[in-house]
Amino acid sequence: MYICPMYSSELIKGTLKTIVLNLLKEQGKMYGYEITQKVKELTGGKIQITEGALYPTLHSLEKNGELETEKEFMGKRVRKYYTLTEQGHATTTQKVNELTDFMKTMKFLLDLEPQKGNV
Amino acid sequence: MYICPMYSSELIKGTLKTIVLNLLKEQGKMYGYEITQKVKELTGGKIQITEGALYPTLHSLEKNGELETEKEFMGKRVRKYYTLTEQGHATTTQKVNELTDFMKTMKFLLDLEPQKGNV
DNA sequence: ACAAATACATAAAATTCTTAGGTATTAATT
DNA sequence: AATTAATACCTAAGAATTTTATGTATTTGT
Repeated sequence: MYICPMYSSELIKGTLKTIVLNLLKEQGKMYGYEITQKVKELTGGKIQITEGALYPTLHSLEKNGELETEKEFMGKRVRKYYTLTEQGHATTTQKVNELTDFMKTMKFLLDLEPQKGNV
Repeated sequence: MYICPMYSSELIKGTLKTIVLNLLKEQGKMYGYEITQKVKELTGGKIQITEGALYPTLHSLEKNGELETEKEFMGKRVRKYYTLTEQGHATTTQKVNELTDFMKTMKFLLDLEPQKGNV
């Protein structure tokens, strides 16, 4: 059984949007920092989203109409909560389906001939 | 059942090296154009590796000692065959294991149940 | 003869992420 | 009480990788 401390960054590329969208669909409403912590927690630290990657992605998704925001103040500290728009829900479904399909294809590609000492 | 004609390009990002390395491990020896056709064939056209992406990747893998080449002439046309080095074999095993693990983690992330009754 | 497929290659532009900062508030530790 | 760590937002330069757009040349199919 292969154990990986953290995935090489290139693997995360291309799945960040899908991860964020799906998480928002599951949790309903989240703020940026919460997303990084939740993903880290759910994956046992194997996927750690950096803020430098997350915030531009969130802004891009909002600009594109997939997300909308509302600010909440906890004392003096502000939190910017993100929720899926109707369009965002549709996009999420599509992207999750696509990724699921892609992973099936990849599994097929990788399983063509079994690796030695690996299951 | 979701049917996808071709995956959005962002999904391929980060898996290209692994796909190429694993294919070379299975097939033993291949040339660039053959790789693009084989992947297209095996995935029913869902993954189409462009030559602009493939050749720089092959050159990079060779430069890094994962692959070695030999030229073969079919008449006047040249084919550049790539094979895994010993190091390339090790890298392939590691990368395939990592990707397999990553997909397991992604499947877990995507299969989490929504908090509210939205589907 | 011409078009399509085979087979290599590179380079500008676009995209996306990493790295490296910056600001400020709140909680925990010394 | 002072310092550090954690929370919470943000941006920008640079790196890495891919797309798009070419280019050259040979071989096959019509």
